[in-house]
Amino acid sequence: MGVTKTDLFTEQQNELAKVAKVLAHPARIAILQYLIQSNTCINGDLVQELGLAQATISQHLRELKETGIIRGSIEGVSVNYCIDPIRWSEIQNLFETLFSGFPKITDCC
Amino acid sequence: MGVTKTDLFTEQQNELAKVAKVLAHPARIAILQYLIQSNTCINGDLVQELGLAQATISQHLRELKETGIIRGSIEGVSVNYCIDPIRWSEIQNLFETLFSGFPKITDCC
DNA sequence: TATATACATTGCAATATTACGATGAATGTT
DNA sequence: AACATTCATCGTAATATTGCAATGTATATA
Repeated sequence: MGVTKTDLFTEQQNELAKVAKVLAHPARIAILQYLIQSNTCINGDLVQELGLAQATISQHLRELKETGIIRGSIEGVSVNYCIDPIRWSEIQNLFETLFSGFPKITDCC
Repeated sequence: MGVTKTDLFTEQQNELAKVAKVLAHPARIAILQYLIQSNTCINGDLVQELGLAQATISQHLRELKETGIIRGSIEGVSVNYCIDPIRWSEIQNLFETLFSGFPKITDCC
């Protein structure tokens, strides 16, 4: 099938999975890291930086935008993309909640 | 194509993306949460718990195992799966490094 | 107005993922 | 030995993802 049965899972599980899927590509990780480092940027920079075609990068940016991780504001001909701080810490919390659920000390098996 | 150009990115970026991909399915999130909660379990439980076919769950378990997040030890007829604490905190660190790179205070744009 | 620049969108080909029935392998039970 | 139970693997169908050329759109500049 290739289609996920989301109705079997909780909203939190589906949400976390969806966010993880957006992070599940090195180009999107690279874009985020570049945004973090430069604190603002435009698509043109990324084509130079990443070595992927402009269309491909635009598509990755759209996915990041759709999850709300980044926002783009038109600046004349180019677009300034930057990380949404609210959404960023929201997502950070999602992962932290998952990871901190497991007590580091225990070793079963 | 459908094939990721991993050679364009750093090893860290590819690794993080790969781990994120494993977390990018609600069934695998649910499996991990169930493992965290019960601290040990077998496949049979999960079929009841998740409502997916046994073959499907076995496949998800394999993906989790391949990334090293969980380990399975044969226990007679059944298999005890549990989270690998070392790998777990390794992955936790990967995400923490990504998230903490962004200073919460700044708001650009 | 004509042209250049910076993205976004569309359409397509190649590959990956999801789900499951059927079957196989291993262990336990009668 | 015959059967049941538990899980893994194989094969397959449906859908999703990745990447890019081509094209579209909007703004700026000559």
